[in-house]
Amino acid sequence: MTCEAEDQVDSLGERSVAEGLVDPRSLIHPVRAGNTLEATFEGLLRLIKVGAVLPGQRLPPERELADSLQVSRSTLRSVLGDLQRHGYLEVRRGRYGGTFVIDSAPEKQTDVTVDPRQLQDILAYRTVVESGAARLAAEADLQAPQRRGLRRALDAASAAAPEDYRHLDSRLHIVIGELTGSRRLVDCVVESRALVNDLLDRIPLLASNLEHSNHQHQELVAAILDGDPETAESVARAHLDGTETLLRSFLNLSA
Amino acid sequence: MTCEAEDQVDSLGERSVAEGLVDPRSLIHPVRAGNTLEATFEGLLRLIKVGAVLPGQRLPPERELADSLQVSRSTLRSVLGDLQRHGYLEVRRGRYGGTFVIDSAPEKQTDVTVDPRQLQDILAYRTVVESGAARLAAEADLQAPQRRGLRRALDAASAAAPEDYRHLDSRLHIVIGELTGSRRLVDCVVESRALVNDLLDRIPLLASNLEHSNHQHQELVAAILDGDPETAESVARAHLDGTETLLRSFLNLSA
DNA sequence: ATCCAATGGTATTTTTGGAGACCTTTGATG
DNA sequence: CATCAAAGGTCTCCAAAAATACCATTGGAT
Repeated sequence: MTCEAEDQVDSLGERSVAEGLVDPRSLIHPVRAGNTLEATFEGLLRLIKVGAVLPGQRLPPERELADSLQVSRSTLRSVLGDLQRHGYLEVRRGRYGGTFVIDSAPEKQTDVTVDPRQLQDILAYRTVVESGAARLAAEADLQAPQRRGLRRALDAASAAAPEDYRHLDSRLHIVIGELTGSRRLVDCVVESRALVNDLLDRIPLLASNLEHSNHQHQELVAAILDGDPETAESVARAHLDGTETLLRSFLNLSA
Repeated sequence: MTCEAEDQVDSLGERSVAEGLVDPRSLIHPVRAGNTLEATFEGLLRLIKVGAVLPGQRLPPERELADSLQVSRSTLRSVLGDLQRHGYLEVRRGRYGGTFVIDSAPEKQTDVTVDPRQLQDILAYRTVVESGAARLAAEADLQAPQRRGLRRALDAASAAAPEDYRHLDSRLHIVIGELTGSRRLVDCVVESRALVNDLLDRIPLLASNLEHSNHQHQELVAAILDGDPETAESVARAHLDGTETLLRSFLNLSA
C-alpha cells in the first residue's frame, strides 16, 4: 500500500503524449447487449413498438426472418414464443398462416420514475438524430417515389385514430430518416423512437397535443419537399421540444 | 401460380390500417454484427483507432476488460491475441505488465474505392451526430471541470504532432460529445470517428488542412464555452464539410 | 535474497446458439 | 375431396462462448 500507482505513465517510454491520458474505461462498454436471445427479443419488440410492423400485419416466415436477423431459427423461435406469451404476437399454422402482430398493445407502464440521466440521454440523442435527419432530408434531392412515400406517410399519420397515432407518427419520422440515404441514421431514428415511445406510454395522450403535432408534421414535410433545410431543422426542433417539455413535466424532472 | 398473394391484407380482419402497410423487411436487419469474436475485435480496434487508448497506454487488466465488454475472458484473450498478431498490441506479463497499445499503427489502406452508398451513409451519419453534439454541448451549462477538460482536449489537439493528430482530433470531438450528457450520443461520435478515420487513412494528410482544422477547433470550442448553439452548430458543420469535400474529391465520387 | 500481489497463461466443464433434416398443420385450388 | 405448397413444430448434432479453477511470470518492497 505504499505505491499509489495512479498515473500509469505509458511505460513504453517512447513518443509519450504526456497530457490527457484520460482513463479509457469510460469509453469501454459491452460489445453486445445481453445474450442473443435477449438481443433478438429487444430487436423484434422495437420493430413492433415503433410500428414497423403494424397490428394485424404478418412478420416474414420464420426461416426468412431468422436469416434477416442473422440468428438461428431455434433462437428466433424461442423469442417468438416469448413474445407470444407476452401478448405481442399471435401465431397461426398452415399455409397462409404465420406470425402476426396482435392488435392491442399489452402494456402500459405506470412507472413515472425515470432516472434523470437516462432521460437526458434519450432526449439528447433523439433531438440530435431527428432534427439532423430532417435537415439532411431537406438537403437531399428527392425523386418522385420518395416524395410520394413521404406524403403518404404524412397522410397516414394525419388520419390516424388516436390508438394508432404513435405508430404512424413514428413511421413518418422513419420515412424522413430514410430520405437521408444513411442506413445508420435510419437505425438511430428507429432506436430513438422506440425509446421515446416507451416514455410516452407512461403519460396521458392529450388531444390538443395531437392536433398541434399534426400541424407541425405538415410544416415539416412541406419544408423537406421544398428543400429548405433551415426551416426543416427548426420545425423539427420545435416539434421535438414539445414532447420534451411534456415528458419532463410529467416525469417531474428538471434539466 | 394463380394467386399473386402480394398485398397480404392483415387477415385478422379487425382494426385494419388499410394504407401504408409497407413491407417491414427493409427495417429488419441483423440483431448482432458477426459473432462475438468479431464484434469484440471490432470494438477494441475502434477504441484504438479513435485514440480512446493512445499508443503506449495500457488497457485494463484482462479480467476487468472482459467484464466491461461483457465477454468471457476466453473470448477476450482470443481477440487480444489477434490484435497482437496484427501489430496493434503488445503484451507483457507479470505484475506491472499488461496489454499496451503499440506506437506505430500497422495499416494504411490504399483502396481508394469506396461504395458511394456507404460513403453517403457514413458522411450523413457523421454530419448529423457531430454537428448535433456540438450544438447540444453549447446548450448545456457546463461546470468548471468540464470546461477545463474541453480546453485541455483542444490544446492537446492543437499541439499534436502530425502522426498524433487524428487521435487527438477524435478525442476532442469525443469530449464534446460527452458534454451533451448522452452516453448514446458519445457512442455515435466514437463510431462516426472510427469510420471516418478509416476513410481518411486512404488519402494524404495536408498540412494546410491541418492548420485550417485547428483554427476551426478554436472557434468551435469558443462557441461551446460561450454557450452559443447556433454558432457551434454552424462552425461544426463547416468543419465537417471540409473533410467531406476532401474525401469526396479524393475518393472521386459525386452525390 | 525473499516474498507477494498483480498480471498474463492454460485447461476443463457447462451453457448457449447454430445448422439442418424431417414432421405437422392448414386452406386454396383443381 | 384429394392434392400440395407454404407455413409453423420438433429433434438431433455440433461449434462457439462463458464460467471457473488453477498455473506462471514479473518486479517492487522488505
